[in-house]
Amino acid sequence: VGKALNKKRITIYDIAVLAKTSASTVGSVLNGTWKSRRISKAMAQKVEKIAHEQGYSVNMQASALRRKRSGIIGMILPMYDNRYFSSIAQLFEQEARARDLFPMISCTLRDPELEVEAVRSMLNYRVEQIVCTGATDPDKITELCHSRGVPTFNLDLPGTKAPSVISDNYSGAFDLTSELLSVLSRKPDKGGGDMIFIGGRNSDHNTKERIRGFQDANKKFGNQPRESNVLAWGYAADKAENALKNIVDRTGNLPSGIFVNSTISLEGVMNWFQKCGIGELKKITLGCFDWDPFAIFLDSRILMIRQNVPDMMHEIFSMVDGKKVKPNELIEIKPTIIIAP
Amino acid sequence: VGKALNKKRITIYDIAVLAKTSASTVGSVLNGTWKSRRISKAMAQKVEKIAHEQGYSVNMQASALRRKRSGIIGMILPMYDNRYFSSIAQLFEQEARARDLFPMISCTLRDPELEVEAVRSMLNYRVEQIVCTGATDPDKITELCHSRGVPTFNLDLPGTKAPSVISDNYSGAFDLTSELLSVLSRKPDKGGGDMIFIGGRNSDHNTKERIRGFQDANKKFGNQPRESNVLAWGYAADKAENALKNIVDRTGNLPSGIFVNSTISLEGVMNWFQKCGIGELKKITLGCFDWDPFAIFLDSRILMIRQNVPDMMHEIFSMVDGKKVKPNELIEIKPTIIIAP
DNA sequence: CTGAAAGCGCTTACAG
DNA sequence: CTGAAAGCGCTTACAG
Repeated sequence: VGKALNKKRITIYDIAVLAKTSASTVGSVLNGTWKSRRISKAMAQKVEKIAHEQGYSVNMQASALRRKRSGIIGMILPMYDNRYFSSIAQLFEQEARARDLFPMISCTLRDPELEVEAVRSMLNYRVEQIVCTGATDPDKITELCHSRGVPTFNLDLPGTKAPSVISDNYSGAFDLTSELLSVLSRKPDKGGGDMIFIGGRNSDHNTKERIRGFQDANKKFGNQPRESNVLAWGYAADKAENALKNIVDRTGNLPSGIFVNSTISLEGVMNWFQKCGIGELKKITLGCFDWDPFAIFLDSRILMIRQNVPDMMHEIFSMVDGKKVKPNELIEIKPTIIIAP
Repeated sequence: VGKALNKKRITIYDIAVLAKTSASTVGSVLNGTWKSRRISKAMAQKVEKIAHEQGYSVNMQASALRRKRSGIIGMILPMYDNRYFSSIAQLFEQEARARDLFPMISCTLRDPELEVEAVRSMLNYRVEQIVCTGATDPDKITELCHSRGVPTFNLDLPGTKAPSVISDNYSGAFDLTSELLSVLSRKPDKGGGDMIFIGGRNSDHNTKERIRGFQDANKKFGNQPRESNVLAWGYAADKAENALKNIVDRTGNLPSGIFVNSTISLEGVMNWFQKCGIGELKKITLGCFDWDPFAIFLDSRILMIRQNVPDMMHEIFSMVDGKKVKPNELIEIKPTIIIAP
């Protein structure tokens, strides 16, 4: 199939011959600069008509090479498969298209090498800007891009060498924890152990800030913040499941509540309950830092934090559009708390 | 930020000067054809070293223009935000990269105009092939691409003018319905009304096939297949919710079971139960044609069909690799049924 | 083993 | 109002 179809493509020269004019004129009609060149409307229409009949499609590599502008904006993203990242991808495309920029997304699976590889490919295609979402080492990417003259913006995880837009993780976590503790305080039977924190990595900025919010809210409610109640053993479902299993084994007690740091960790927590009696779920108070439509219907009343992706993307694109900011600007967007009906 | 950073980029000419050799030699070293040109290893190493020091990055638009090969493979996709489509996107990228093709994905929101627009852009960037996933009118896209010499492959929704890879919707629906009816037959209290089908569109191939499987399984179990039990009022959550509300109002009865056609429709069904008493959910038998990890934990035992994306993508790429097939080949991949523990 | 030169398909300053 | 020509940064057939 492939080879057979690769017939010769129509160029501006072919059209020039058919229209009995020059390639310059055709090029200028087809790229919209014909008015400023004072080309006659009659000629413009003639050229447009022939181009349409011949199925002309501009060759962007030639155009971009000449113009020194690719018209492409790049983004790297850890994954597509949860509501947070997939809406980032969708809104990125929408905003890019609204500006006549072609969006180029690469999914990099939180693999540092793949992140660099994807960025290198994008640089080869001469993307004009790059948005680095949830990059493991944003500054490394920024340095690479800056050395090639390409501006970058960080999203979700902040860096120090390019402007960053992230959720206000501290206040989101503080609010979520406060709400969980307040629900708990109204329960007739307070249940077993302490409120615990599960999921994420101590090494990443977001997890650190969320833990700080979690601990501060505990203090506000008069609870001793204990390090042993924080189990940031990784985002992956099995890491979260292990963490929960471990604390139940160790304390011999179900926690009274759980702050789950991401939907992917929530899967792990749910797996544990599935194995050890889904009925137990009713006894605890559950919160998740991230939103998933099905989580609402879980057996327990669950509180969720929904990150404000539209506002975050809006900030990113105001910088893409040229808004002046400090090179290490950090913009934090408040997420909203979702309380099941 | 943007403009300031756009400094001059290093070209093979700059490197030629530094290495005291010609641009041809540099080009050939850097694109890996130097051995067949019998360039000395010493020269190759010298050039590589300087290129690395100078932060050289090949300009793919120049390279592609000259070679008449962009190295890009395109895909359009209705959306990212469910497990089925997001895993299609991830696997597409993986398979493309494994072949040194750069994956370019556009999310087209089931909007026919956006689908054509996205494909046109990709054609301008001279993608070598296009995978059309879930396109509303695959044949229209195929015609457009073929007229420009670009082969296409349909995924998820089939067309008649290009090879298609889809799930075996009929047998998946037949199996899911049979399993639902068999679960139902073992229930002490069979509950209210008939088993119903909710979600999707009568106009699309997949929905039609699934309805056929649903009806045939009903026949096998001795149930009269009734048109009024099929409510393909659209995929959107609110359409599904309305459909359910309507049938309950009309019959004055909860259906004994529901075949939900996609996770997005499942959201609508769950919304109805949320409003009208989530406890009711226990009374019915639920199946979903699509898989979502959280659906497992819903209050009802749910059966799910998980489409086999890895095998589907594998078939697509064997054609990308040049496997000969009929121009209207239809490859159906059996999905698997997932029965909650 | 290496280089000069043509050409991919555009855009745009220049000339008229 | 329009055209000839240069040039974007590569690749590759040709010549030596």
